[in-house]
Amino acid sequence: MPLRVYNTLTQSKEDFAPIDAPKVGMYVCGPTVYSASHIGHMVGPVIFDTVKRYLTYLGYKVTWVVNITDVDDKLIVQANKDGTSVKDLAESVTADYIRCLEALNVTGIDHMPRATDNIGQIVTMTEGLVKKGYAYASGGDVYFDVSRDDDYGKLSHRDPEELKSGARIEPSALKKHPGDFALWKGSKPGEPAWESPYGPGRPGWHIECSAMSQRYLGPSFDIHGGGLDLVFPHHENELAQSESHNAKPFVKYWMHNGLLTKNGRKISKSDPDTIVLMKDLLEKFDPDVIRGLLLSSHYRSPIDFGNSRLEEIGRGLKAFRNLFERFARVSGLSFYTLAAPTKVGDFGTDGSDFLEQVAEHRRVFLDAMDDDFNTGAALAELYELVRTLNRFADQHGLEGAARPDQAEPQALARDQWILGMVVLRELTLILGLFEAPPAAATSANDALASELMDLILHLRAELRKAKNFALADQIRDRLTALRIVLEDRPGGQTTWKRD
RNA sequence: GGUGCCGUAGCCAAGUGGUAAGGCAGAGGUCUGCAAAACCUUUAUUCGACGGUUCGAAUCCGUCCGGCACCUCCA
Repeated sequence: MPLRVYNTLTQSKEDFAPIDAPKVGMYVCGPTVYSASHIGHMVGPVIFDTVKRYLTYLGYKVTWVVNITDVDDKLIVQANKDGTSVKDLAESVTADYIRCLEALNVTGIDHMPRATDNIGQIVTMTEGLVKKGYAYASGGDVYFDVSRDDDYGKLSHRDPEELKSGARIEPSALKKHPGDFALWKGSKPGEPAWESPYGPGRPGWHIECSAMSQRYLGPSFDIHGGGLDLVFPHHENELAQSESHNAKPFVKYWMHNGLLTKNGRKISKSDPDTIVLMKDLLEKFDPDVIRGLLLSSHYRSPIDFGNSRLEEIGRGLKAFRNLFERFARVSGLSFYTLAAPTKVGDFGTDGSDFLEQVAEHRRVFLDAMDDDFNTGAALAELYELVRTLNRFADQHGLEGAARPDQAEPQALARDQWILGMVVLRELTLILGLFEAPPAAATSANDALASELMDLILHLRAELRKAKNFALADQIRDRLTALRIVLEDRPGGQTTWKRD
């Protein structure tokens, strides 16, 4: 099944065929860095990181660009409020943003250009648009003239004439048409400013993306992503600028992710109650759980966000972590260092029913990803794969004490099981989940704790041997209260971990 | 007013013509000294409502009801 992608421009799913395969250029709008990252800022990065992972898995060579808007009216206002400079504010917020991306295992970004590092390209593009008659200078500003662009509105499926009647667009005596938007804004004294043929000023909001995407990906590229709220006006205007300037198609596939809501309300800067800071979230939750929530439904759907949702996802994902621990007990190997294929290929089942089932789960997973990156369905199939793996381990007693007389058949089953685990590794890596052990300590964090636990477990084993279950259970209960979970396994072994 | 999206079990959610994935929560069971983990069984005759098309509809069409987003800064 070929990969199909929903394109906002055509409002339909299309077969994915890059302009210059195997190369794929992908640009996703990043944040305006004037306040700390909240969960909403992470949706796009996590989704497009997963998109890049899957495209790479399919053999494409993806170049992914995320811009940082580090000059803007909001930064100026906030910096003044904080008594700091726009530059310092931008740097500290950008650092916070990058920390959050790393925490959520967003590893695929190749370039993160800052608007202020690209003023030259922005001015050049503005000049070009003026020369071609698509833009005009007015009172120190430069505006894009939407009436000169005959297909303006094609992305958001709007009629520019409707914009005139809608009184919600900022009216300005400087603009010819209410839909016209600034490419360049003349600066007031004390504001950050760069020289231009139109006087000192700073870029408008949309032009930086046109300039930077062109710099890194060329005038035409494959995927442009962002939140659904950016379709209009931001992406519409980017498209208008770039195509007017370059006289070439700008973007082949426009992908827009759904927005997060909290208790039914959109998470938005203008609604402070809805803001959930990443800083707070990362203190309370395993990053894989946060990533898991964002991938648990289709990327174009809205996700209603609440702590209870994260807890629910966390309880579900525990099954994976438990299986990885079981894997370590059975094989002595760490799931997190397991070498798995990084490119799609055939999976040989060698006539084994079990491996046949594994292959089927893998196929369903990949089909789901091929269908416009249906991570919700793909993740669901992973649960099925986990069940299949656990069932096989149960049936073949892989955890039972090894009996010399059945060493051979058990070794074969164990090898097949490991092959199944490799497939699970292969697929979780596509989603960017469980790449590393949980960040929070699940075992002893120092030698003393480790020795004390050994001691406690040893004494408890003696109590159980002596059938003193009351005391043995008391030890287990008291440890549970300390968030240390004991699991007595067949064969007399007891394992422990922090919850 | 214009443009788009959504309504599937107690909750979350996949499914766009062939007879309802998966997760959480709940119930019963296997294993266990008891737990935990794991596994098994079970929980929607039905997909907002009503019509229509079809051999067949959650899926297509129409109408209505309810919710949301964008049109203003937002990921």
